[in-house]
Amino acid sequence: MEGDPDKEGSDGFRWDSDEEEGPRNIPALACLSPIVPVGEDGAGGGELSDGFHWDSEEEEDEKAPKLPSSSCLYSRDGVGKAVVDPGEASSSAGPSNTKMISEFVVMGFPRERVIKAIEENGESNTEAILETLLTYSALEESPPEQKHAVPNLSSSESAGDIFNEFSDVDSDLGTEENMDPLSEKENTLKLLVDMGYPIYEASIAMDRCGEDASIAEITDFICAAQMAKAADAHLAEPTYSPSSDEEERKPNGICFAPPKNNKRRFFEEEERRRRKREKRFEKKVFDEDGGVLSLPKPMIGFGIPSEPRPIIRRTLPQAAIGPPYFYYENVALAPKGVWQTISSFLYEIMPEFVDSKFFSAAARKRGYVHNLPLENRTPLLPIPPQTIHEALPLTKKFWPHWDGRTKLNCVQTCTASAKLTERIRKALEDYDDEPPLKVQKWVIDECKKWNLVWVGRHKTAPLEPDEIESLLGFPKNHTRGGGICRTERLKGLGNSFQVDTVAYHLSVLKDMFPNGINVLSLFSGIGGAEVALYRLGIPLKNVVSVEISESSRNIFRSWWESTNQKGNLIDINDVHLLDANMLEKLINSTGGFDLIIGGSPCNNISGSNRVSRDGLEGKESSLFFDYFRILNQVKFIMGKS
DNA sequence: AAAACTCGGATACGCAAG
DNA sequence: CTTGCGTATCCGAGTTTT
Repeated sequence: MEGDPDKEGSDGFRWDSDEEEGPRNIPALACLSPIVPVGEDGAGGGELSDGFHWDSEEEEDEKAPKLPSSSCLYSRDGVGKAVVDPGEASSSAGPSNTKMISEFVVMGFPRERVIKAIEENGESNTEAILETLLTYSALEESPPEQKHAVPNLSSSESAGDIFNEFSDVDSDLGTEENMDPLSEKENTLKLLVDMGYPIYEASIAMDRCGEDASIAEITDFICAAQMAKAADAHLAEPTYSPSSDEEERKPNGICFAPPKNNKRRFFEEEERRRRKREKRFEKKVFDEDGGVLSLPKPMIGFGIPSEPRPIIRRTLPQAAIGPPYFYYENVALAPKGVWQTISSFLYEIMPEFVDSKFFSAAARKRGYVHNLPLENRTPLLPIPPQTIHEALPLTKKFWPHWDGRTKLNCVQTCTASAKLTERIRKALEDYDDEPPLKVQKWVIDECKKWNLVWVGRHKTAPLEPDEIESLLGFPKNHTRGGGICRTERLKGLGNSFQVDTVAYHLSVLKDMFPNGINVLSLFSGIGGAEVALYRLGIPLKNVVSVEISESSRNIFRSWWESTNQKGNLIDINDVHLLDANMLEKLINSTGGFDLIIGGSPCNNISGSNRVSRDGLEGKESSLFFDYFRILNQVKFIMGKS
């Protein structure tokens, strides 16, 4: 079972390299600087890796005046001079962009710091601003100011895993001018960071080496860990056995289970194919260019029902391990760097990218970051129709042979105009069944673009809401009636989970929670997560659901009532209401959450958006940081008790 | 307020050629 | 292995009409 030491691969999917950055779990509920991707295995470092290098830099080129590279804490060559000056620089002349300030303030950062960070980084470099703010919190242990009460971190000695790494750090809530002098540990940490070590690695190393370890011991430890990681990087061999040093592995280590077949030839064949596949995946998921994301092909995540069994195993970082379980979703084809940022905020867990075309008759490419086990998944039954013709039998009769689609494209919130289907009809009416190739091509292009189906001779149509309901795995009429107009139905559906896909991932919870679970559901929409759990037969005890759309809340609640749920549904209309205070009350009254699930708004991330595809900092999509915040707050509060 | 309509970009992939 | 070009995809936004 022992793999070749030099090939042993726990992290087939590393996307960062030997200079990973990515501290996490900082008491302030804020964490860390996102990973700085650099060259692979030290070899590809080259010119690309000089200096700070992630996507924000490219943005600067276009949108912002050039900023000095020192604006970034973790520069590669400049080796992490903390540019943050924790002193009291008076900042009366704040940036003009008050909107930006308030956005950061809403995220929980103190106003003064926001202003300072903006001054340091320039208004347009939001990534760097965020990083600076997080670094303030990391290095100064002053948690972002909460609008309401926040758990008292000074008692974090007893906190759960999430804060253990910094557990001896006192924090003085909200009083910036009243900062305690740095403790010895903090000083050491700061020193290591100044020396250029990633804060995350430094803090882990300090924990491992013990209280009174010397700097030399700690740096030795970090070097050893980095070498181990470099060795891992050579992996490409699927053989991996969990071993005693498992903890030392890259936290996001994911590996392939060893093949069981003993026949040499088959084994070798399998091996070759696997290596190839793995290499491709490894190389491409996040490349050194600052998060260019390339998705696994086929996009089957860590396994789909039609495969005999998942071929992937992974080890999660300690801090990511539940309770609670968490599950975060968003569109797979996000702009550069987005998934990398998401992942770096969520314990560097590799997103599971899945196209729901493997679960239904319609595509839906999504990434899921979660800490659920991967073994023993079971699909929702009955297996839904897998082709357009099975899903929409009435279309078969009119489907021209030259339209070769068997799967629909992604269901979106917008739908084709009647004008378009009219143009299509007219274009086809001039011919019999065999229009010229040019016309065929145009029609098919439009059909694909707008997900049209054939409902009559020469007649195409967009999907009806009830058809979308079943494609997405919802019960018929889930979104119908009760005062919900068609537009709202389509919008709610377009923004939803594909239930079968999510249920497949969540199915592992069934045996763990035979008596039901408590769910914190963020950005619930029309209740895809709950429908999935319900259809899996997992009783819902308490569901706290946050959803801003009134229509969606109504849809969800009427489903809840019509399915005679035994548990309690608490719905909240704004995620910002869910502060530490409220969470603590909810946790006390429910006994804690078993699952925190949600997909934050994608509209600033989705490829369909031509107007405001601003990435994670977009107006709506930045709510991801609330998912992150709430996850950490819940972990903290639950860890306390 | 809901429906209808117009607008049209970032990203990645496959392929051929250097 | 890299570069350039054509192609396919996409949980949308903004404005006008009903």
